[in-house]
Amino acid sequence: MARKSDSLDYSNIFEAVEFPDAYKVSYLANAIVFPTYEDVRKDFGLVRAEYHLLLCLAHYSELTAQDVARITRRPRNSISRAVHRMLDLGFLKRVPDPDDARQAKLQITREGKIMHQKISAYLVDREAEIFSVLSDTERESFRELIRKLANFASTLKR
Amino acid sequence: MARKSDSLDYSNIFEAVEFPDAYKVSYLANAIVFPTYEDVRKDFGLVRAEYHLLLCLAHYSELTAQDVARITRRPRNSISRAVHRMLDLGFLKRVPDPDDARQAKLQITREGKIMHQKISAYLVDREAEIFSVLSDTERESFRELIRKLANFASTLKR
DNA sequence: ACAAATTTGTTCTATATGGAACAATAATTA
DNA sequence: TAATTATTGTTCCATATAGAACAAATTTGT
Repeated sequence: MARKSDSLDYSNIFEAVEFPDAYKVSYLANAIVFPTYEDVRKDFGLVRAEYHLLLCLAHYSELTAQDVARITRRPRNSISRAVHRMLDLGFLKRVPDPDDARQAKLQITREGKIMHQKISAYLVDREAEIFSVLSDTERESFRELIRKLANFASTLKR
Repeated sequence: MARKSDSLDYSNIFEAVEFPDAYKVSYLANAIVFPTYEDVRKDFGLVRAEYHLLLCLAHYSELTAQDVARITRRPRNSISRAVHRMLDLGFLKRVPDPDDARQAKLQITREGKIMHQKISAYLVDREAEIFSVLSDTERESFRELIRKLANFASTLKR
């Protein structure tokens, strides 16, 4: 028998909704980004903030917890919690800042780098899968446009 | 004094990361979509699943809870919870399906429509703000590309 | 120099969220 | 028809998450 999920075209809402572009960005995030965090949690045992720490510190050699919060736009307490777990797991090291006793500099360890590479490889594959529907020129266009949008978003107050 | 947040260019990570396009989609979602849900919650008192119910039923006259879960890619229990609250709030009505005792058809009420219009107006403004950085032709390109991506995402298994 | 304001990192708390299991019903298969 | 399988909506439970408040350190402004 034909199931309802076969007969009803659920993607009609994409065009019907009053804010179609924002809705689709949201949908794409819900369909792809969030499940990706979930996969990372299941496969690697790291929650979003923990993975964000690896990501940031793989590309900046030294950051404070606050830096990471700003880069990823996540609340400081989430990062704080994640820092402790990542220290325990041996993926990060922390050295107090001699010039400012409030903060500490974070660095990624060798083990952290290895974990980062594993997760990155997974996400690179995932990215390729997602964007496989676009042609090369479309992909290039999208790259330009999403760059503009992301850069703009990064200027917005929190 | 120059604050660190002024001196450090946090957007460098956009180009450094191994999966730059997926990362920026994720960033855009984190920077814009998620705070939007939060605004809707604060300003209108509805959580994501509740607002999703209004959205779906404003555009499809009759849906089951399962339909809404499929359209929005959210777990059924979240929708179930939301349905009860929306019934209490008078934004939805529910009639048992005479042909299938397992399910019930949901409809939006007049009050629900009014609430939907208020939220939509807010989100339309938000969309305009987000995409104001793009020119008209860029906006049109982005519309095409995100449509392709969202349609593709809608075909992915859950 | 001193008071006020800001910043960092933290803990506490409340809540939104999703997975798992479940009963009731319907559909499929033998 | 009988038995197995699938589907719907629900409750229970565990957890990720964000807001608020806080102490300590630093910076700002008078």
